[in-house]
Amino acid sequence: MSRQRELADQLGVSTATVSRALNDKPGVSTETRRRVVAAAHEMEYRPNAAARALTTATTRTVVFAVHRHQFPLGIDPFYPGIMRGLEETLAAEHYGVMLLTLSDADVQAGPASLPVFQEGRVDALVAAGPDIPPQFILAAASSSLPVILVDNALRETAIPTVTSDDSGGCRAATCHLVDVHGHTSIALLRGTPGWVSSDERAAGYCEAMAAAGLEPRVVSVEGTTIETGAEALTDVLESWPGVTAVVAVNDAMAIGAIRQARELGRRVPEDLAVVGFDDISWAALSDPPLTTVRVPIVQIGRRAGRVLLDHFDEVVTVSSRTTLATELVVRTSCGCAPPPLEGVAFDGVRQGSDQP
Amino acid sequence: MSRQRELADQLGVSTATVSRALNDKPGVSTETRRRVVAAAHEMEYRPNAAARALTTATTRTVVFAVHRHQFPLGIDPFYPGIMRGLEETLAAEHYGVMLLTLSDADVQAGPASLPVFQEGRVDALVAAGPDIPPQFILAAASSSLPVILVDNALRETAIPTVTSDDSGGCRAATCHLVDVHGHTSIALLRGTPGWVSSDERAAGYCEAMAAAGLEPRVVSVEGTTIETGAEALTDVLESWPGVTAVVAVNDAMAIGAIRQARELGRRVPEDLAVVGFDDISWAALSDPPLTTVRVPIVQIGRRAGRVLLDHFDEVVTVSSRTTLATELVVRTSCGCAPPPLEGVAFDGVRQGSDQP
DNA sequence: CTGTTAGCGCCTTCAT
DNA sequence: ATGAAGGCGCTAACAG
Repeated sequence: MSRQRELADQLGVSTATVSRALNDKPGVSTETRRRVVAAAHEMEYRPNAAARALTTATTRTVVFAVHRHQFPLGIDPFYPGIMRGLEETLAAEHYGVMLLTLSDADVQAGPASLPVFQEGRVDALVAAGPDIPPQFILAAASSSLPVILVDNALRETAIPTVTSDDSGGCRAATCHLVDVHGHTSIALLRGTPGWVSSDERAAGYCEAMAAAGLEPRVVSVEGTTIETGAEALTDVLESWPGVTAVVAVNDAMAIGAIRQARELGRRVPEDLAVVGFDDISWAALSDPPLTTVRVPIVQIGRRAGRVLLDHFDEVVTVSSRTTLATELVVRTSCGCAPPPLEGVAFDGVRQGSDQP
Repeated sequence: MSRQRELADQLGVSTATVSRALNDKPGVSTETRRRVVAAAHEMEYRPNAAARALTTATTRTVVFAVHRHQFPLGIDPFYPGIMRGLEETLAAEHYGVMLLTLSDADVQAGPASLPVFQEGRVDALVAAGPDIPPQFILAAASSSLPVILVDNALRETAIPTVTSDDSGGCRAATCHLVDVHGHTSIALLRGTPGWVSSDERAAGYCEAMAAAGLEPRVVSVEGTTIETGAEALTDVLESWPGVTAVVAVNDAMAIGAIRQARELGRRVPEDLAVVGFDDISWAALSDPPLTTVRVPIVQIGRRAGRVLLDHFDEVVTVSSRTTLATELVVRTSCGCAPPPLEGVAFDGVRQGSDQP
């Protein structure tokens, strides 16, 4: 690993010139710059990260923070997927991504209590998920650390945000039930209120219902799991026996609802149409294959990376809120007919195929 | 953020003394040390990571590398789980974990081509998964970068390794089929040969069969997905109609096998017993609930973290190969009766429960 | 036991 | 357009 000094000696110039040339700073003749760049390439010169960080107070490292309860667990690697997208785009510019899983105690204590911030190891914070409290985020933001939110948002702040079109997706799903299948008695199974994506999805459902001149019926439960999906479905059926379709705010709840519906003697989709949200790997594999709304997981991460890169490039941005399109994936749980051939594509299996 | 200089001035000592006191180096009186530590705590002093890295040529950062195709995708967050365990234990000692997803091109070009290594940003490499080629690993190891392997191993090297007891787990699964259910015609559905965990699992199966005086029958297919599981099952049934039980090297294949068995008119477990491996989230939810072998995912990461920490503490180790215990999780796809009450515990759902 | 000195490798004024 | 010099914050060698 050659040093800047060696490069300079080799070329008979000063290290200052080398530095300027390599960092695209003014004050170097075109010819000199060319020679330096060529020699750097030739000698495989790479700037030492620590030295650069010390002088520039810039680490070229970003931290991806997520609540520990959310990170790798469960039915689908949602946050890992975002992290991968982030890493992909950042790595291309020689930025690194560190993982930070937050315990409840960490979240309470705030960012100032975490070594990674205290020691100045990162240039920015990507906070993922709705369960990192505003207090934590605001504390980080006000400490002059660039912050960007993914799968979360904070009203009344200028914190950049990348989310997916939750309301649009849920609107599309609801409309599909109304327009294609003619349902008029459609309930929403929602989980924990207050989580941005959950709220948005609920809003989309309500909009679609209103547009169709139908009365919305929302059942809230605590949590968005298979169990709570089953629980919510039981509630709906009890309070509204005439219901013919349900929209769940995520696939886990949808799957729970389907199981419970059958348990209670309803066929899906014949007696009850069900649609989910997220398009987790199992959606295609469930019985019946789940109609759901696909969230562009990896793309959320990529976009967050781009926003950060722009920020580091000092592209001045007044505000930045990105909403990525979701897509209705029609399978059969809504009542649509299965595709003619080949059946389900078993994609997204571990050690299996790639993702776009 | 106060600096070492301020601390020293405050106490009327030199920065050298502060450094020594805070780093537990000899040459400081107990009393002075106490005062320094107290003042550091008081003034919330935190050493600057870049400065320390520059002087010590040590970053307190570890990189977790995994093939991009493997990272977040698919049915179960296996590698993200390992990464989380790693982060947990490393973060406790103020070490950071960076994610590095390797493209095919990266893997070809080798570690020397990656900025993260060239720029000296990390102290060690955790290489995860069997699809990082030996060439890559050996190149990294021979460049004086500490390397540790998880879910992989290299024969004939002294590279530290953390794996799970794949052979033992598969032996236990096979024995269960023999001893509890009395099967004598048991086939193994295996995927890509050459992958360590796959090979080990196959070995465990063969051992168990040999011990029972039965003849092993192994069907290999390319890949370990639901589709290849189905494919493998078709092969088995064709070549060996008398088969009464199959062991799959992972849960995805097991699930594919179950689907295919039904497709071909066999009931599971009545006509064909099936057991899987990994205990992914969906194992408990599949129909019938899958008997499988649980791999301690997060613990693998934690253990890898411990090994690294020991290494950084200069605990001299001649060799280090850790095998974590696996556990047979008996559900019903093997022919065992379902538990009396409550049915399946729907654990491990996204946004759901935690993991031990 | 403690202080002084000298870098680690790079970027950045300030001269030239 | 280029070079010399200084310093980022910390640790390590050498004196006292």
